[in-house]
Amino acid sequence: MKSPTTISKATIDRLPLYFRTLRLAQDEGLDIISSDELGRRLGITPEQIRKDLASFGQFGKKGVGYFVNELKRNVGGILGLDNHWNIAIIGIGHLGAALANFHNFVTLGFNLVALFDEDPDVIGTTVNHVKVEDIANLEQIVKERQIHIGIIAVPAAFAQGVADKLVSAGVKGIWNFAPIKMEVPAGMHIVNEDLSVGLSSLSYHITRQ
Amino acid sequence: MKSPTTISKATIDRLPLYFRTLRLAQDEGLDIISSDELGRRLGITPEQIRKDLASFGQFGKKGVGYFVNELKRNVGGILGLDNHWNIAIIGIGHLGAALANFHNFVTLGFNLVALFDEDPDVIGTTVNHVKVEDIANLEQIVKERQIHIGIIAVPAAFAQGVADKLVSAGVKGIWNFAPIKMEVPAGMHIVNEDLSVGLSSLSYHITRQ
DNA sequence: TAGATTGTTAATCGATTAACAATC
DNA sequence: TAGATTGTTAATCGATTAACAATC
Repeated sequence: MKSPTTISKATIDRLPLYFRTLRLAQDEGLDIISSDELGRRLGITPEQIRKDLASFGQFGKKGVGYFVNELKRNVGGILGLDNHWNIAIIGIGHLGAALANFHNFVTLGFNLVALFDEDPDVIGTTVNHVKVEDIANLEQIVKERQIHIGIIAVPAAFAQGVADKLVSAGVKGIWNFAPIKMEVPAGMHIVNEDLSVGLSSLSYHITRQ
Repeated sequence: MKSPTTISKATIDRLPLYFRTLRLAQDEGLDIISSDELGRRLGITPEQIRKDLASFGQFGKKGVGYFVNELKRNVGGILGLDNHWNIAIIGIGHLGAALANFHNFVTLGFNLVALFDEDPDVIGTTVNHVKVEDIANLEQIVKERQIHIGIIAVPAAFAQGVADKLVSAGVKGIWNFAPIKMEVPAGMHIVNEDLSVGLSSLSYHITRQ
């Protein structure tokens, strides 16, 4: 595998789509897939796909295509999915509970190992076979269970406080659903998932057609 | 307001962030804000912000900054939020129910006017004061209540079928949470919100630091 | 007037597309 | 061998950054 010098963010964001499509192709029993077919299934040009993949190495066979199993394993490896990161969700409201029930996490190789809330009525309940624990014990439990990724699903006003705790407990990354810009130390990885962006941009487009 | 010739997708996706920050500034009672301060709050360069805004018109005062109320109203208008689009959610599982409870929709000016599911146990229940109706009546109700945007929160296998019905019933846009590439007629606006992309790209980054 | 800050043009940087040689 | 398809280089396109004139 080529050492990734500088890969575009756009490329990285397409890799999960390739992974998803390869998994489906695998389920269909497909052995070989071309960049053309992959592109057709995703609405992405085949050139783009070949370029994206080529930045990490040579995974295909000229004149033939890509072996589905092999490419899926490789793309999964590039994304680091075989690390089977331990994840925790903080804030078990409607969204947090929905996230806890995503079986996509399992498919992608993540382990949901803890849920946290501050509401006494919620603490002690079980969501998707995982017990909700007191957020007061967040730092201790994150360390004990070696949680790598914290998923923030608390109201915006509490998000920074939760992020601070996660950082000091030593997580490697944060997936943030609170609509707020978080301050974290340089080097901490954070992905923001502000749902209002998608809906608003849809509004923009339908407004002017 | 300048007629938007060709605005970058990146610009459009930043507008909701500006809107959100302006709303917060308004709540703080701030009258005027500079591109510098706006940028500081969002982690975006002031030049970028000025460029983005300038593609739609001249909203600021040189030497002064932007009037918070006025700019917020303008950005909201650009995003088409004052159209108060009618929205419906299809698939009231964990995610659909969480979306139905988002009060951000209200803040952004959207009206949640219908919820649909196919499960008889779910039909007839109420989520956030809205009744869940039989998906069999989707097309009729979408027409009757003039629903502009359909939010798809059903399993991937059913998503295309739902999209087809939404299109034939005349929605203007689709916000899709199913991890699948949808086929829709040219001109139909569709925004995909595949949550596994964000988490996987986080995995990519923490894998190589 | 002096200081601050926008709006806009030019320069740079990055990402996509096109073309095609390599090769299965 | 002929046809198909990758991997890579070059060309184009688009987005960001830098610089600065305009002006409040």
